[in-house]
Amino acid sequence: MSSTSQRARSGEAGAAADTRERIVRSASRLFQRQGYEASGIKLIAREADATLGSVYHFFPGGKEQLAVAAIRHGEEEFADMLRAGLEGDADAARAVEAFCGELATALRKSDWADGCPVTTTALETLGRVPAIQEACQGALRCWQEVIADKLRRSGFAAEEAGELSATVLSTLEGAETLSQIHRSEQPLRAAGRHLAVLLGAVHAE
Amino acid sequence: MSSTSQRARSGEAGAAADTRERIVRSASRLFQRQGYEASGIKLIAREADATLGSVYHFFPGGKEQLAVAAIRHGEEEFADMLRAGLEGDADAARAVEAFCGELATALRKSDWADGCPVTTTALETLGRVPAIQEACQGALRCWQEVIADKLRRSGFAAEEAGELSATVLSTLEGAETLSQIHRSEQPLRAAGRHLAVLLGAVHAE
DNA sequence: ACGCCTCTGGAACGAACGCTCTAGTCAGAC
DNA sequence: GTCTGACTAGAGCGTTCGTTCCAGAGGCGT
Repeated sequence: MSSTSQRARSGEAGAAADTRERIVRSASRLFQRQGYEASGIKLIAREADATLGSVYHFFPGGKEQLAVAAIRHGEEEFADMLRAGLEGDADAARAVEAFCGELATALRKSDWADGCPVTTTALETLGRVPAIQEACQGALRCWQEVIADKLRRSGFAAEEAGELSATVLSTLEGAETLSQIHRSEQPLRAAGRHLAVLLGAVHAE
Repeated sequence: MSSTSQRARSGEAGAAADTRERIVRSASRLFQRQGYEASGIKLIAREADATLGSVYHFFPGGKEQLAVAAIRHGEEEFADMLRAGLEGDADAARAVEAFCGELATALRKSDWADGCPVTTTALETLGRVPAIQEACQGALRCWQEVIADKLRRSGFAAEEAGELSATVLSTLEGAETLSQIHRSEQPLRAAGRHLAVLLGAVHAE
């Protein structure tokens, strides 16, 4: 993962690697908040306290390569949040509902700005930038697998868990978008309740 | 260009209105496919067989005003599709599932390009262009009301229909996005099946 | 016939875009 | 010391952006 050997120094903790990560984090946050096209590389660099030279040093592939890195960063960040959130309750239905509540609270706290870290970029570049689309596919697959794993450990059959996890993720994504646009926790809260009902109904079969 | 004399030939009353509508349709389709920021006004005009002068004549408020008109156009278009699709079956659960199938087929036929006509633009401009955000809120509210109406006519209590319609729309939006990114009908098909289960479970209570 | 008004066509503007380029700084290897 | 390679800094490239502006074209009331 680390690029070279110059981070062996521990005192200042790899200034270069640190710059790279600041750039990725800045890009990820800007893409999440206002999308790919509206986030200029110069702005990304400024927000990361870096310069254009640094950006193109670490990402010679330009904005596209930076976007792929940013998507992957968002993938891991949200996967961690998802795993942690679903651990709270042994019952999958209650865990999913609780996670919707967490998502709603976090979204409101960011003034409805920090939604899904990949959806906006994914929709903007669909069918036009294959590398970005593949990164987004990977992120969604990762999150879906986290959900499917929780469902399986909660007693769902493997095949059923695979299909249900797709719908759970779809509903989470859609409800998050609706909550952002309406500036209201209601869509996410309703989604949580109804996903719990759905999981309960399927489980009872 | 033969466009100089086409008006004299047709002699129809709405020649100007026709240009305006071509511009709106072109804008709506481009915003739907590649978002607000990536769709330049010059490209919109070209695709509509219009000129910059025409665009700024009909939309002196510039790109923002054009976007609002495009969103409203998409709102009506999708509302019609939703109403027609839900009419197919008296039972709301089966109607919703069938509509998911229609959506999936249409999406595949467009090579996964023609998704929700407002989501991309909405996410890109969230919190930065109030007029566009309000138009998007209006579109979502309209579609949700179409769904809620179907649920009420299908025997759901008014309050329940209001909440359920939010989740149905969330799931539709999210599943459409997932289908586009994965280039697969599967997320939409699964969403349809599970929404039918959910509506059945709530109805049985 | 005339002027009036709506609508069209496109040149031009400043700003911002992604990106390239070169000069410079700095740490460690020799 | 000198060299080397990784990293920083930012001026500047060509292009495209949204927008403005104005000179016409066409239909219409008079």
